[in-house]
Amino acid sequence: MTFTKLDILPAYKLVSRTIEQHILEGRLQPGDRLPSEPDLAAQFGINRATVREGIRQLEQEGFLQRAAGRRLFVSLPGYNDLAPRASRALALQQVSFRELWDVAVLLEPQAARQAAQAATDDDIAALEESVVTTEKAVDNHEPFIKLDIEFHALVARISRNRVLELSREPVGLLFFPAMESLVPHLPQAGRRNVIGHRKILEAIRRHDADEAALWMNKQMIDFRRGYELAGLDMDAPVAWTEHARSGEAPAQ
Amino acid sequence: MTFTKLDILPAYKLVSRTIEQHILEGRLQPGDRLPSEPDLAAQFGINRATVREGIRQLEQEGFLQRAAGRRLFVSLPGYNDLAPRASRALALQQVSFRELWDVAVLLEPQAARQAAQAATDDDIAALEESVVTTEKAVDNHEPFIKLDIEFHALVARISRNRVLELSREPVGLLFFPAMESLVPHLPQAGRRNVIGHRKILEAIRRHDADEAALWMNKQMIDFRRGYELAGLDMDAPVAWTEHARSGEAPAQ
DNA sequence: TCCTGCCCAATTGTCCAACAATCCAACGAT
DNA sequence: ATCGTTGGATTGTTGGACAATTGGGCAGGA
Repeated sequence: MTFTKLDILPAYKLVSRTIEQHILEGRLQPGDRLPSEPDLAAQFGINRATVREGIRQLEQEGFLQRAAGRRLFVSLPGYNDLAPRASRALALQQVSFRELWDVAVLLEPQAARQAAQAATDDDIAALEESVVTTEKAVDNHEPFIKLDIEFHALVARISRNRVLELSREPVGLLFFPAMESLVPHLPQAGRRNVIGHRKILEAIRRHDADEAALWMNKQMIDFRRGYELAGLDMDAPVAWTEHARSGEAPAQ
Repeated sequence: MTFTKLDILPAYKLVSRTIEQHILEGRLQPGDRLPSEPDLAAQFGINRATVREGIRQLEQEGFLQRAAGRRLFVSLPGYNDLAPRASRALALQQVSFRELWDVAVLLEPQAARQAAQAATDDDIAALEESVVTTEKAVDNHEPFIKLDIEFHALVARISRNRVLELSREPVGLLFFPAMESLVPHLPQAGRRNVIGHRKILEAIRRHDADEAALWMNKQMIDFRRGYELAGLDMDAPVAWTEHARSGEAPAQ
């Protein structure tokens, strides 16, 4: 007969797992404040340093938030803090632009399609503002990659499909910065980009789902074409840029 | 005039950030062993307890691995440890089956398509084994959801598109367990499921990309139809199951 | 009334010096 | 060759201490 590998867990991992359980099962609601560290240590019957090590894991995962001098409080981990990590993991795996494009060309048009169906007046106003800002930036020859990322993230949010939003964000954080490297080669890139944004915006404004998806698809193909025209290797690993780090999680 | 909020970082966060930088910039390669905790504390000029708190964050993120009594060593964070977290975040946001389906129906057929193009003989053998195992389980009225998840994950891996693989995994971890709730309503579900698997396998074996995508698409539509036939509400939040926790990260 | 400065209690951040538990490799005994 | 044992290296955990930060209360002055 055989024995299954039994996992001995350090105390600090038990701490994080226990608290996590409480949160997942609803005994600890978001916004609740935890006992102080000395209290926790007393309740668990372990040392305060051990408690602190356990708390670090939950803190990073977004289950707990803290500020120096104030009590810990519970919060739900948003996908906001997950996307940058996923992007970084992909970059470390040295994924190619082709791999990114194959997925982006699926997700982005679908986001546009659902956005056209679900958009409210407020949504359209926000999109309008984004496009106008980007137009100005392009006119002034300012960097617009970050604005491009925001536009696509905005469309995804408007789609009201949080799975889609989560799925495309790591891709977007790597995909659009990859375009940055070809702007020097193609001076018209910014112009073409913003024209595409406006086409998509107008389609969404008319709630024309097919048209929105179509234009988003065109934009993706345009991106790919630009990449090839610039003579870049689509099978080369994409670079990790600092754009991806920017996404900070609102406290919610 | 105004001042921007300046962020004072605790020492333990500086520790994790510093080591992370070293890894990202390649000064620390995967497999390298870190200095011992006392050494690190001495080099940073801080206390060992503080070092340990910083290490916890990297440890959880997958940058560092450790075992009691042995030195820390560097490893790249695989997306393996990211997917369960993403799934849990989605579940906590109470996403609906419809949202999941809308994304799955995009990604899964594309995974099948690329798998058909890229599959090697070994890949096909692995798929064959998976299908056979599932067939036996269904014949014996054993649970097959976990096998189903594995099949789809396997197809995605064979696609050789790591972006696709990462994108679909959180969806899969929530989507397929959601089917579990309808098995009692639809006794034929397992049978239909495994027949679909075999169709997909045969298409991949022939490297027929269109056919593989087509059958995968059919399977998705079949899933959705089953969900509706069972009288379940597609807009109700999907439940969090323990299947998602199962994915453990191999040391790579 | 409102602002200011001050003190105080609570809480987290960091430090120090140990000891226990675990792992590994080497050595030796049967 | 297999099995105890030993010792060194490293992590896991402990206790107690102090500094830094926060928030609130409270008195004094404009």
